[in-house]
Amino acid sequence: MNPEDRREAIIAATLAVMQRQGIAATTVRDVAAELGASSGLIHHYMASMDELIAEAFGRAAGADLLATRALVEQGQNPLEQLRFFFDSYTRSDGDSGMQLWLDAWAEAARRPELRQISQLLNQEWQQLICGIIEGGVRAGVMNCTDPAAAAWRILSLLDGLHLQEVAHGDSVTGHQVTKWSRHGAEIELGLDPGTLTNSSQGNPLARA
Amino acid sequence: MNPEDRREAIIAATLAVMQRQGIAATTVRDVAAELGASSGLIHHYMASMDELIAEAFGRAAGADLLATRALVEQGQNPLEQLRFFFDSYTRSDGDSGMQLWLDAWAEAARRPELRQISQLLNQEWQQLICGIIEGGVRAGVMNCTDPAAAAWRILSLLDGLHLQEVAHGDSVTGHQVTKWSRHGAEIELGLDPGTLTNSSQGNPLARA
DNA sequence: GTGATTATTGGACATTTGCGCAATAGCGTC
DNA sequence: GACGCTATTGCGCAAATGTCCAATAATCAC
Repeated sequence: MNPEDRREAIIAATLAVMQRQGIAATTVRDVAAELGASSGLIHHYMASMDELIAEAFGRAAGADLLATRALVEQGQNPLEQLRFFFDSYTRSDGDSGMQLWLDAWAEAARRPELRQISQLLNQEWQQLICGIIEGGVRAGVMNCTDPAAAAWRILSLLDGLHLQEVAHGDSVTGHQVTKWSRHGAEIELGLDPGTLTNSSQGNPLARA
Repeated sequence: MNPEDRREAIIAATLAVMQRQGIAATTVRDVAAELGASSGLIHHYMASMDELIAEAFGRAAGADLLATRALVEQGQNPLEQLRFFFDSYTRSDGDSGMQLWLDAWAEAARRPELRQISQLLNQEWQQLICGIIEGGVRAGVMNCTDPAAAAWRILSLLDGLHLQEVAHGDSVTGHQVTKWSRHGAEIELGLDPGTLTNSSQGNPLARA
C-alpha cells in the first residue's frame, strides 16, 4: 500500500476509534484492530501516540472548520454569513464531534501536541467569527465596539452550551443550544430578535 | 483513626491529587502516597475508583458552589449579588478547579456517577444565577424576558471562556475572562457598561 | 532471477493500573 | 491478660498500555 495512503488510513482508523471510545481511551491496539493491521505498523508511521491522536483530531476538527468557512464565504452579506455560520456550526458536531472537543480540551493539559492543534483551531474559529463581525460593522448592520472580544464571547457561548448538551444530555437540549446561542449573538451585536433564526432560507446546504 | 474521619481524609487526599494531576491521571497509589497510607486502605473504604473520584469531585465542586452562594446571599440587592457572583466564581477556579471541571465534563460520558453529580451541580449553578436575575427583574434593575435561558447563557459564557484560558493558556487570559464575561452579562441583562466591574467595593471577601 | 529496500508482522518488555487477600497491628471489652 | 473485632498493611495478580525490535513478506531495480 502506498505510504501516503497508508498514513491516511491510519489516521482515519484512529479517528473512528476516537469517536467511538473517546480520546483518553484510544489505544494503539484498538487502532490496529480497526485498521485490520498489526500494532507495530502504526509506530512505523507515527512517532508516538501523542502525534497520532493530535493528527487524527486535527484532521477531523480541521475538516469541520473548513466546511463551515466554505459555507460562510457563500453568504452574500454579513448577516447571511452569520446565519450560515450558525447553521454549519450546529450541524458539524451533531454526532460525536463535540465529545471529541471536550476530550481534547481536557487532554490538552497532558498532551502538548494536542494542545497546540486545539489552540490553533480555536483561534481560527474565533477569527472566522471576528471577520464576519468586522464586515457587519463596516456595512453598518451590526453594532460592536470590540469584534475580537465579541467573537470570543459568541464562540465561548456556543461551546459552553454545547458542553452542557453533550456532557449531561437533558439539562440543555440541542434545540435550546440553537435558539439560545443565536439569541445571544443577536443581543451581542445589537440585532433585532429573530434576525438569526429561520436561517435555512437561502442556505445552499439546507435540506429540502 | 475514626472511620468517618478516615473517609474524609481519603476524599481530601484524592482531591489534592486530582487538582494536581487531573481526574484522568489520578491513581489509587497516588492517593495512598498523598495520604501517607497503603493502597489497600483506600479500597477498604471505597468500593471502586469511580466512586472515589465522583465523591471527591462532588465534594470540591460542591464546596465552591456553597461558597459562592453564601457570598451572593450577602448582597444587599440584585446588582450587588451579581457582582459578588462574578467575584466568587472567578475566584473559585483560579488555581486548578477549572481543569477539574474540564475533566469531569469529558469523563461524564463514560462515568455515570460522575455525570450525575456534574449535571446536578451545573443545574444548581444555573439556578443560582437565575434567582439573581429574577430578583433583578422584579426590582426593575435588570431587563430580561427569559431568566432561565439568560442564566444558562451567562454560565455557559463563563465556562466557555474559562475553558479557553485553562486549556490553551495564552489564547484568552484570566483578565479577559473576567472582563468579557461581565460585559457579556451587562449586555444580556440590559445593564449600563461597567455596572459589574469595580465589584470589589463593598465585597466582604475582597482583599485589602 | 537476484539483491536491496521497505512495508509489515507479531510478540517481547517494562511499566502501570485497579483490585483482592492473607497477615499484622491496634484497641476496646470482659 | 486474653480475646475479638477491625483498621491497616504490603504484596501479589491479571490485565492493559506505549514502545521497541528482530523476523518476514512484498516490491522493485538491475
